[in-house]
Amino acid sequence: MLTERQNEILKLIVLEYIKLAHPVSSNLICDTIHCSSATVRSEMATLEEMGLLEKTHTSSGRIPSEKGYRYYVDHLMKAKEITGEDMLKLQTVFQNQNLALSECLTQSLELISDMTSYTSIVLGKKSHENKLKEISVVPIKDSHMIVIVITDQGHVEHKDVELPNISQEEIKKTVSLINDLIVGTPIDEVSSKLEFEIKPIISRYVKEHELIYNTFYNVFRDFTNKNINIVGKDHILEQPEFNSIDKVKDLFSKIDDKHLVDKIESDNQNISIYIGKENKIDNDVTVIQTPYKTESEEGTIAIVGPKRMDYDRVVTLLEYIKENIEEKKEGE
Amino acid sequence: MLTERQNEILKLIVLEYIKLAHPVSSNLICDTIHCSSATVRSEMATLEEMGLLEKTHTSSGRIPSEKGYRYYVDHLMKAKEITGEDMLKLQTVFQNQNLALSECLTQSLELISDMTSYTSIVLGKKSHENKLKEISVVPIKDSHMIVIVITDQGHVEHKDVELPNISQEEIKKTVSLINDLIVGTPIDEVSSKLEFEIKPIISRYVKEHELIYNTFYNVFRDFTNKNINIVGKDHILEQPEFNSIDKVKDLFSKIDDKHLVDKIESDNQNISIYIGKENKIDNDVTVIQTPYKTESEEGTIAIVGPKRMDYDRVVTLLEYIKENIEEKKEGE
DNA sequence: TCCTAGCACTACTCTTTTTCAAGTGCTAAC
DNA sequence: GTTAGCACTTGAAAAAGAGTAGTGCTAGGA
Repeated sequence: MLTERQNEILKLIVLEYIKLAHPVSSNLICDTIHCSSATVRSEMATLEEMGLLEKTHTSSGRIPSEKGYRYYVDHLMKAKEITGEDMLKLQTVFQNQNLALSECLTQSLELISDMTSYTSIVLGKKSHENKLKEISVVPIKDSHMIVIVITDQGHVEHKDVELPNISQEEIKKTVSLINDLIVGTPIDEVSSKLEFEIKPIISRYVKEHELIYNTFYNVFRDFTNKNINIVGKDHILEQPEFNSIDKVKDLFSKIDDKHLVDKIESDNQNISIYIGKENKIDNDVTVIQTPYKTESEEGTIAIVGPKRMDYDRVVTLLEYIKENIEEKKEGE
Repeated sequence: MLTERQNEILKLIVLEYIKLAHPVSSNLICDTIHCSSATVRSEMATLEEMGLLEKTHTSSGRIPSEKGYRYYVDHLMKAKEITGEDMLKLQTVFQNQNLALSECLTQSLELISDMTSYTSIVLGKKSHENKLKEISVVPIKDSHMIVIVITDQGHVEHKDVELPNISQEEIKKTVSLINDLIVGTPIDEVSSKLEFEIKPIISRYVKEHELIYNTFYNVFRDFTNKNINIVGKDHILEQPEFNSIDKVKDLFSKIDDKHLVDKIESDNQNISIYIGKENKIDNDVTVIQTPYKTESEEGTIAIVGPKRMDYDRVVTLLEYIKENIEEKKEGE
């Protein structure tokens, strides 16, 4: 366990380094601590021995180690109120009644990215609570038509399909079958229901059932997929720790990685913080993330920034967003 | 007018510089020209005097000036066949019958961006030939509902709206009015028709007409907007001319500029090439662009890369894409 | 026992110097 | 007109030097 003063010093170093991105010297903080720089130095040395601080070279100031950040986050950071300025900006998004929920989410994260210069990632997934409300097919020209799928939570998706040499009649039959038999089914169960309830029927009554079945199967398969939204990636260029093209390229490619989805699975219901090696994206970043869940959608919001990240602010912002997103639907 | 040999030398320098990104020395090309380096040097000197070549410093090799590139493009470049490899990759996209046209376009440009490491921009606009086919409103919960707009060319857009304290009855009235009166109208004239034909009627028969009218007005206003799609921006990081964070940041911000749309208006019906100062985006890039037009959409495709760009290849690729995009619809 | 002033020492950053090689321009001869 | 030869220029990379921010350690004082 650390002494009161050691806590204080560690905290100051973390905060100062977050602000200035330069190693913190004993001189800089001895005033605040009310003792001499020599005293601070010896405390720093013990903190370094414990693995909470690091030096960039023998005679440099100290920077927090990953363990140091972790200690800060676990013991020294306390919940803060969101600042008036931050709140004001976000409110304009949440109070806009015309905005759909997903729009709200994207826009507020865009704001956060702009405000903090970190990158935001929204991993969304249609909730299990989305049930199929209606599908309709609009013929456009020749064999070209559009399938529109609507869920009871208000998700709409449409897809262009080509169904050459198939009569409108056959398609209508299938559509009304689907509307009669699987409306009300949770959206991620539709595919299997389609297979076991619709396929047998149309294969008896509908010509070219193979083609028609496959088409609808594809439409629903795409619908249930997870979607991922990356916002403010370019702000990485503003972070001093990513001051070389190669580092930027490397991080960009990690963020655009197809498997990014798997790398930000949340393991609990609250905000979690993954510092450096603790996260699966990149050793040089910190990921702060939280799951969210609304009536129509659930997913994860993640903020990616340098380890020298403004932990307090990001946590407060995420809390604020999570709260507002989850309340919005109920509110109206 | 240049001599045959001067043409040859200029061409070699352009091609060599495009390939290697290093100033080209007299030694490098004297073999191909079948004369001594000294001869080449004196030719280079005259080409420089004419403003077609430049030096980065007194004793460096030559690089093409903007005028040099321009001369190359106008006089030395000849139409090439698309290479088998390039074509093979693109074919997989165009031959996928399930892909909608806009999907096709995006995917093929993604391919091109990956293949060339340049950035692609698609500026699309719903064509005048898009006529309103049908709108429908799906109520979701309480005051939350979804408006779906479909054109006869198969464009679908949907929008979440909140219409608090309005009866379904009133909304249905408005929708059927719209469907009766303005179906068949070109999509970009819908807004004005809405104002002059629908507004007067609903203001007499519908309660809360103000709110309802505004809602639909917004839906259509957003529908007619141009849309812009930027693909492969990150490849800029691979270009040696953008080897500093500041340069990248600068170009990124120019590409993400809200007014980018206005900067790539095409002035003729074919492929045009804007080198350096000739384009409105950035003095250090070249923009190769072409308008395209299909039944349902028209717009511009632009490729943005360093001035040291593989002109031949990009032109061939763009030609191939334009052709295939414009043919695709008719084909099936 | 804890704190602090003082001082030697270290390693980074910034600037200057040196070295090296790649290329040019010019000249004189073919 | 072409070319070999050579002096000259310049940048890029390595080496050397000056300056400085900051440390660790020691010894004396509360």
